[in-house]
Amino acid sequence: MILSQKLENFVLHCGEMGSRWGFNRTIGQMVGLLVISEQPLSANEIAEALRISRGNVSMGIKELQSWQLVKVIHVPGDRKEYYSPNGSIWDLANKVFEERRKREIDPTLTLLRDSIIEPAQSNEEAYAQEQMQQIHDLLETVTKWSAELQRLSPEQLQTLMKLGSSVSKVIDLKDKLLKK
Amino acid sequence: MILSQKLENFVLHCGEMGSRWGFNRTIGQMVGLLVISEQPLSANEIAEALRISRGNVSMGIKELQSWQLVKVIHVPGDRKEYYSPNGSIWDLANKVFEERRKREIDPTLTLLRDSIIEPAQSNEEAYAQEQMQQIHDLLETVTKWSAELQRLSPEQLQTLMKLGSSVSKVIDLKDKLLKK
DNA sequence: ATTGATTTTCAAATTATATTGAAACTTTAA
DNA sequence: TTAAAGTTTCAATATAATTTGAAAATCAAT
Repeated sequence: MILSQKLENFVLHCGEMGSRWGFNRTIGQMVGLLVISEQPLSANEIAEALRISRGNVSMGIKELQSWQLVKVIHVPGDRKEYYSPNGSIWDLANKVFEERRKREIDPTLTLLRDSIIEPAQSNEEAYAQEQMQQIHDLLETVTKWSAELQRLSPEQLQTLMKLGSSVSKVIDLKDKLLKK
Repeated sequence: MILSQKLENFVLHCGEMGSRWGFNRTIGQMVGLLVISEQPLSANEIAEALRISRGNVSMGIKELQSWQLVKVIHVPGDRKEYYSPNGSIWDLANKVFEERRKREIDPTLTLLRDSIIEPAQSNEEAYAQEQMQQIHDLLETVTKWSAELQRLSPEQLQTLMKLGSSVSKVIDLKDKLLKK
């Protein structure tokens, strides 16, 4: 398993980006590699292609499974396990978002709610609570909104995004219609 | 400068989250601290509140300035510099998004375009390029869309987000109107 | 220009994170 | 049941990121 220059570049880039998306370099590379491989890959093939240890691959796969980003494939008559991305590019992106929401946004919302609910002990705290309320509202709006978007069919989503700046026109339109 | 338990909790939490948002723990804490402080803080106050070295604060401030997240305030008759968040919570969130787009999405789009444009050298590469095209399209759609949203007035944005589930109704509406 | 207050820099030390590889474990075919 | 093929685990190691603090640089008032 040896990658052409072009493919290697892509995989390395995924490594760099991987850390931004919530996992480490190696795991980013693994996702990149799996995504551009038409055939499912065995752990050994992954280790060879990325020049990392077998144990590292095993841990990476485990992590990716916890994110639901890979699926295991069994080939009849072959004892090895093969791995593939779990869904389309869109599915994968969605899963990453969803998982990050669970790991990052939700705990933050909980902390903010807990902090805001109990009365301020000082002017300092009162101001802090106002700010926390702002953050809370922002996070909640964004969360709800993204949940709504996920509920739309891909076609509806396409339509909506293609509306682009004319979204504002539609909003105005809606206002007028509702007033009647 | 000593924080109450509640405020300290919040600041520590910002530290945990900080790394998810593109900077390190200390810098996350600094943002948290500045956001809940009504008054601008001096570097020494920050160092004391977070129990970190003066040098660390200096580097953190520099980093936050490169993200445009803090502004410097000069108090007449005082030689120290004081720091405050650069805008509302909403402004800050926007700046983080914008900056991450520049640092992460844009370079990825460039790499993908470069890879896709030159002809595939093998079947392997052909498949990889199809996948890269998918990623490219997704990133581009999301980027354009978020640029559109940023162009809307805060009120329009509010309206749009509050539409919630009725977004799909608006889309349907638009379809019908266009057909006429 | 000098001084003292303040900020910045950066090499060294510390801390945190990722990786290896050998041993333990699991699985399956004979 | 055994043994070979495969996978996982985790202590030790290697690598990377963060933090400190003392020295250098900057700044502003005299």
